[in-house]
Amino acid sequence: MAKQKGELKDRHKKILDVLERYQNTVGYPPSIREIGKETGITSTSVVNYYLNQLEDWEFIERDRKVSRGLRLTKTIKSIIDEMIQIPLVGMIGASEPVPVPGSDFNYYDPESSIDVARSLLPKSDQGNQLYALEVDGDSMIDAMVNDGDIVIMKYTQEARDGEMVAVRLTDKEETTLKFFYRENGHVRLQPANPSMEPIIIEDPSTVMIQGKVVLVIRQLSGKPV
Amino acid sequence: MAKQKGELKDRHKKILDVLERYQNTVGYPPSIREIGKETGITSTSVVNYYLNQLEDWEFIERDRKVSRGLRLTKTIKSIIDEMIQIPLVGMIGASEPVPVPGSDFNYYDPESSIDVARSLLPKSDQGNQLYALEVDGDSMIDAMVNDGDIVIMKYTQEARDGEMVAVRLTDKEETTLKFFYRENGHVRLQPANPSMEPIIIEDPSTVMIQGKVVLVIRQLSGKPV
DNA sequence: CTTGACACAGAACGGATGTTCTTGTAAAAT
DNA sequence: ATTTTACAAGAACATCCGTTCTGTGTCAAG
Repeated sequence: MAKQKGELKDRHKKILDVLERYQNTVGYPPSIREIGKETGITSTSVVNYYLNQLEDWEFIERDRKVSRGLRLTKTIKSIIDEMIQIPLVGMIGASEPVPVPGSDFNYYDPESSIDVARSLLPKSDQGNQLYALEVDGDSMIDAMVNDGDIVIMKYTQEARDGEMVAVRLTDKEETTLKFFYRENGHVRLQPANPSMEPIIIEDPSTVMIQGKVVLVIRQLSGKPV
Repeated sequence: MAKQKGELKDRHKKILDVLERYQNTVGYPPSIREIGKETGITSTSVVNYYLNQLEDWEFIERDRKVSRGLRLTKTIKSIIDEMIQIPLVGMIGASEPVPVPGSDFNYYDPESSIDVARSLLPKSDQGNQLYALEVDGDSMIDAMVNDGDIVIMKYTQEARDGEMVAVRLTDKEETTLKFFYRENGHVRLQPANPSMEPIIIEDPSTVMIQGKVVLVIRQLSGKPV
């Protein structure tokens, strides 16, 4: 879902982006040197190097010895269309507050981003208010979220009953993920783990909602559980 | 509707066809030499010669000095999609029978063909059963069809009431265009010109339907009426 | 008949473009 | 410490490819 085999790095993405933009705007594929100019790579051999990798991974097809003889694999082209890229802006843990992305982030600029299929997200959440956080530590286990998980958040300061939100309890200096319910004057924070007891907050003003959890991603790359 | 400025000849069409096919199948535009190979033109300068014309007429756009730097004009691309090419297989007159096209005609092979916008044809008639005839002589004036007009025919041997068909009266050795009606045992052939009297054929077996008229095209190129 | 426009072919030129080779750096592995 | 691997840059090379020039043949106009 997120990263690809052999790590799809920033330059690979830039190149794929250039390929698609060039084809759609100019009408024919770019040359190696033009790709270099667009992506900031000064050497033709380096562009060639990445193109070879992209070809190995079947992101593109190349006709060797042919000028501009390269094209996006159809499936990849559609995958790109179906993908939404979400910037990974930082960590979330028990103690630190939740970081919020700057309004101006470049599509390919962030040092790291998460690719998510649009179909995984509710349509109403597909705006650009999304950002991703990596979970640091075990403090979220009662929310069924492990250390290392990625949570996709939507920025909001309000929550409807039943939504999972990142809340900060100002009097406890603590940030957690909980299901949110507002009940006759107080707030109930319900852990995702049903075996755990809810927390009742008598004073709603001590509850700061820092975002709504849209998706949780756990990448199991063969590492022990 | 039919021909373009400066006469869009066979080679122009072939080249446009190659351009579109190449882009859709290979994924990038062809080179001049590849166009030559596809179209049977042996000289690069000749291909260049036609490409320049197509550029003048705004059928394509070219980026000079750039390999494969050519593309179909968007509008033209859509025009091609919206066009149907109908082979002009011969003449129709009073005396001769109506020629019928061979089943195998090549898209660009016929020495002449008529371009017709799909929107002008009923959807049900857009199959490949269509062919065009040029009207020879004044024998069709009672069908409001002049000498030199082009009639688009759909091959059929049966007709429904009210359709305009090409009929051959076997006992008169005569081919005409008439509206066709079948009425209690006999056939009524109604001229398009309302001031003319219908022809009643008592013996339907003498009426041979040779095709149904789908469209009549009259090209007024400034010549006197 | 001559002329000129047009269609066509072939060759030669030069710039554009993909490929490859050498060199270098830094991090990871041994 | 040494080797290996991944990444990067630049230059040199070999084609690919568009352009242009010369020449030929046809056909209609003058």
